[in-house]
Amino acid sequence: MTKIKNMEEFASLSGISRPTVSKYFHDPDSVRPTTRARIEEALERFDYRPNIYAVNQNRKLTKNIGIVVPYLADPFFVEIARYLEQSCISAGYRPSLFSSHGEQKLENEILDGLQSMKPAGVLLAPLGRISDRSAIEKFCANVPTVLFDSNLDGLGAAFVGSDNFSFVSQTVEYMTRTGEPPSFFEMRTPANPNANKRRKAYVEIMERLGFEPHIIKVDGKGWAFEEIGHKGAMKVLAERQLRTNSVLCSNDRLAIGFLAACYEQGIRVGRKDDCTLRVASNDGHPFAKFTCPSLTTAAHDYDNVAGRSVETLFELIENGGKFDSRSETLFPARLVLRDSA
Amino acid sequence: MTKIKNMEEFASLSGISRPTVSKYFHDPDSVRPTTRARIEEALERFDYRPNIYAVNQNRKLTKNIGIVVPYLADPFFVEIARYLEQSCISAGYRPSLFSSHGEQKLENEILDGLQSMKPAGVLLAPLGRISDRSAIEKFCANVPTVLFDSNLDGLGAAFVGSDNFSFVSQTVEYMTRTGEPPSFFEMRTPANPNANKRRKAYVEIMERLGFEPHIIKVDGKGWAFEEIGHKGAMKVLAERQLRTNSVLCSNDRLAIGFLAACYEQGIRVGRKDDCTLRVASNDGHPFAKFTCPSLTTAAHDYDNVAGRSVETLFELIENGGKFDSRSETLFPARLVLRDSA
DNA sequence: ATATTAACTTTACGCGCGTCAAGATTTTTA
DNA sequence: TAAAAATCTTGACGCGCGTAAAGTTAATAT
Repeated sequence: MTKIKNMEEFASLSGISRPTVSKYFHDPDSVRPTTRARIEEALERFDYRPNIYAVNQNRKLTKNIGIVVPYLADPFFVEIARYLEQSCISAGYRPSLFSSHGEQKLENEILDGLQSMKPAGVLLAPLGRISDRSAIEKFCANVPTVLFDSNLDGLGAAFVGSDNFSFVSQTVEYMTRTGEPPSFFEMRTPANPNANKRRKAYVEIMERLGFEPHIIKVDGKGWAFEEIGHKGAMKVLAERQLRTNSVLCSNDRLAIGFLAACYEQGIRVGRKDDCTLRVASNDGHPFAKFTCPSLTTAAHDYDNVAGRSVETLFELIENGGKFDSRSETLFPARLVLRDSA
Repeated sequence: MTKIKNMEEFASLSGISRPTVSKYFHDPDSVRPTTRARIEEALERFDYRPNIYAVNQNRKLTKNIGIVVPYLADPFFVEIARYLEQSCISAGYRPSLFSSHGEQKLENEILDGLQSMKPAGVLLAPLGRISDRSAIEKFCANVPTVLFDSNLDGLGAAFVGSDNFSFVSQTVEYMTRTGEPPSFFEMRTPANPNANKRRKAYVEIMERLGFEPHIIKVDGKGWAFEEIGHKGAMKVLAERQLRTNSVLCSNDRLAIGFLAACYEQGIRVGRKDDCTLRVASNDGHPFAKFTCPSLTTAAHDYDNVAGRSVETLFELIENGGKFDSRSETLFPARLVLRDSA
């Protein structure tokens, strides 16, 4: 098996002209079945593939797709990313995964590097509050971008995410119906815009149900939500800030910290008779099944959010990178009942 | 601010010849300070950067570095990956992160795609037992590769990882000294070669200490370790397979499942008087702090493993992609005492 | 000041592939 | 079976940049 230098050499070895071979690699169906067979036969005998750099050099757009998430240490984003990657590959694209790791500087650098990759499109889950809005705006002007998970008003050609109202309405309604109305446990300055929408939804639903909203804000910044939830919960429990036996955490990672604190304080969480507290949450974190007790949570519709995101991006790409109007697609949550509430 | 097409145009705008500008981008220190200043001045006025595809087309090797991990949903690998990425960027490389998601097919595809990227080097944490050894061997013959975390005998130019013996000796010794000798809880067919080394270390240390090793193997395949640990623990607890009040889990993710099962069964875990079981583990998983109870574990020396991995890769690259002999660097674990044992 | 060296400019070629035009060949249609 | 259509081959140019050679200018050494 000889090493093949370039398409010229491969073409002559396969007995097909180079322009036709080039055409084949661009779209195997664009050549006659017989010639396709001859090329693929040669492809099996020799180990050749086009130089991706030469291929992409002249193309206005490549077959690359960028996937950017704010924080890969959160398994939620890994799940989504995995699905997105797979979908891109199936559609013949080359996905590249990036994590902003919670830092604005990194998010900007990633977008910067992405631009020079001339990607066909980008799936971006922005950091949110701490995103550099103008940087993202500039990026979106140059690259077909679909935002997901976290919406930034007006940015990107479209947004696909979850309906935060649906999360909170289900959890609050459930907790209230089967027990007492929950307090809302969240970070004082949430990194993610979804958090704000969840708080607003909580207030609205509580009022609608005739209860007084009770929001507990805990300090802490960054993306170490478990730690923040844990510390905050220790304080909340010590100072007896809870008004009822119910708590709704803004997200699962906070809840993981909250439950750890409860355990340490000897507070039994759940709906059994010997329990003094019920804790529910939002997101459907992969680990929520293994907390103690297992966590009742309103789960993202992962599959639909991820699926619709890529679909939208593909439409966007086929549409030349522009939509007439910016669409926002929201999927409702699925309430997962476990032991914690 | 005009859009600049190519280096030619940028060169004339900056008043420097194109070859010199090219030299500058290759290494800013290779040009005279005065010309460097003029170029960088122009760089601020105009928004130009070399076309990465044209740049890489002729280069035998690019400035790309591939980082491949077996399973990104495990925050352990995310932590490492983050460190590796940062180190590569600091050294002027462009890292690309890939996850095999526990699948051999994907690992092969990733390596396949990586080859056509002509990377300067690759940091590979292989799947382990289910890796396609011949595929990786072939890959390593073409690309300078440093293996980390999971060793495959003889593959790659070097290996950097953790000393599994050190993990288990510390946990077993600690548990035995402060209580009863532990049983060893693991998967029947572990995906990762580290698991086998840990089992062997357990047997050796137990015998050295004069105790009879007791290994509990639980069924389950894939990378859903928490689920497997949970199911396995339920069975173990129901059938009272434990001989002492001590369990050492092969890794933290199994332990997370084990602790969840204990909680459900009402078994109090820890070293307090009212506890009937002690559970320890290995890895230093980021979530180990938030299990109930918090998990005593022998932690990877993340920083050193990651740091040494990139250092080794850089040496390898500077050395032309080949080492005289394959080195294996192992870092000892750090015992983290928490509440579970 | 002159010789030496370092850095720069100009000119030009090559990389591997996309793509176009013109002509030859094959396949399809009537 | 001939004409029309589709596909192929041949030949050639261009993309943006790396890089080499030869000559020029600037910095450093003597």
